[in-house]
Amino acid sequence: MSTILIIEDEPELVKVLRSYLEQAGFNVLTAYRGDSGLSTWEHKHPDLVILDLNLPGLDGLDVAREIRRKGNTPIIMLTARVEEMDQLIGLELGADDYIPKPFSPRVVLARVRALLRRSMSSPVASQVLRVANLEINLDAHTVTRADELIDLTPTEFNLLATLAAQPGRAFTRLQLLEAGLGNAYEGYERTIDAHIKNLRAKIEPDPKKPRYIETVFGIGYRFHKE
Amino acid sequence: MSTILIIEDEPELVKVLRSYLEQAGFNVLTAYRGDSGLSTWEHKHPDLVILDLNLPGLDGLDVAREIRRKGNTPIIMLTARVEEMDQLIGLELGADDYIPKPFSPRVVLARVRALLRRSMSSPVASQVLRVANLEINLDAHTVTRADELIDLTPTEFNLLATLAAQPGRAFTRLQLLEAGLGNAYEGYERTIDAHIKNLRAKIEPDPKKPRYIETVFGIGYRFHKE
DNA sequence: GTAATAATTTAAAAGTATGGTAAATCAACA
DNA sequence: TGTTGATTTACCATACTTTTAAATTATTAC
Repeated sequence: MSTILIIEDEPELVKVLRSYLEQAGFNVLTAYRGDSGLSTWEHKHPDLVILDLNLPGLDGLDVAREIRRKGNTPIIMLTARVEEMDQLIGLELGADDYIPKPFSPRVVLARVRALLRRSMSSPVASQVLRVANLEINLDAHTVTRADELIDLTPTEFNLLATLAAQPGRAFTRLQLLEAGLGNAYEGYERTIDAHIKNLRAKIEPDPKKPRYIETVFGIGYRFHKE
Repeated sequence: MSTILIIEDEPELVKVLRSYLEQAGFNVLTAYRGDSGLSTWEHKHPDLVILDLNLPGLDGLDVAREIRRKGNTPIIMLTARVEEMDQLIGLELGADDYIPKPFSPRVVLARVRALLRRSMSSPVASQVLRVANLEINLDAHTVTRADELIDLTPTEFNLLATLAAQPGRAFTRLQLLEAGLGNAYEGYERTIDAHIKNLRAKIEPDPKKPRYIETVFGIGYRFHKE
């Protein structure tokens, strides 16, 4: 089931849209401010965003830009008038569709479905972990920090993916051996230490003072949470 | 500059749309019947199709299905009424957007731009991939570097197209066997290595130090990003 | 503060994956 | 059917990764 985030400050409108979308079987998240909407987007990874242009906190344009910079969630932009919409389209700001107010909820639903169908069928329906400023793409087997591709060995990648999938959770070396290397019950636990060291050298700004991969003395390691 | 094919039997409407789109800098092709529209599509490879639902010759639904079967050109469907549109959307017939009549040409232009922007940035929609200074034409099955035509075998071409469609993404040999050769789960993974070697010999300035096709040790290969 | 224990670093050995050469097989076409 | 070019396979040298072990440094608990 798809999740849709509505970022809109008019409560009455949100109410109508929400009920219409939920009726149609969607999961609905809401935010009434641009900044909080962006934060919700970052934490919940909705499948689509319905975004009002005029928002308190952070302007809709800026929210759209930020979402585009960090990801490619489809965006439907709600605009006050048709003329406004035309201007926006000139701006190339990256929303995927525009709906001028006033609109019927049915139109919104139709566009949502059309957009989702397209983005779902796209080949890059990727499983992406975003933690700290790291982006870990499980399909593409890539890790990027600030758009820089970081080269990891298969083992390093597996370890990072395991740890980052559950930030804050401590893993024992045995668990990491199993999850990351697939060979529990054999081999030397300290092997993990060596890999962690190499990983840190590649992803930590200062490997001597790790920020992402923390040591849990007597247990193992964990990925830093928030 | 993008080319747009309008398949619509009402001459007055075509006239208005054409002038509006041409004003906006698009190339416009037209057809007044479903069957001739389809044939135009096949020969001219437009970047987007605006398609009326009710057409003489061949119904708009069938035209859309046929275009979807043979390609993935974005389609905007024009429908007589809002209710009709809602029904259609339920049909999942594969149009990318729907506009109910009556509509303002401005709305059409806005949707055309929105759709084109998306399909341009999407890796599969475009028939021509441009990465680095390579140009990969999926229709013509040709690859050129700095206007030099490079001769590739079918397998080499498929591999290159697969890799280049998503720069930065790592593909396993199995994925490449499937995507590029169409025969997963049989045959020897190392076959890919041989093809990659041959490919590199043809497209890399210095095959010993590949710039385009990078190896991802332990995984497979990826096309260089940026 | 010190002893005991754990983590990190280093370096080298052991293990795997890849690249290049070349030969065998296969497919298309005259 | 013979010829050509494409594809697949085999093999070995090389490059890269993983594991191990030992030395060093840090942390904990008394």
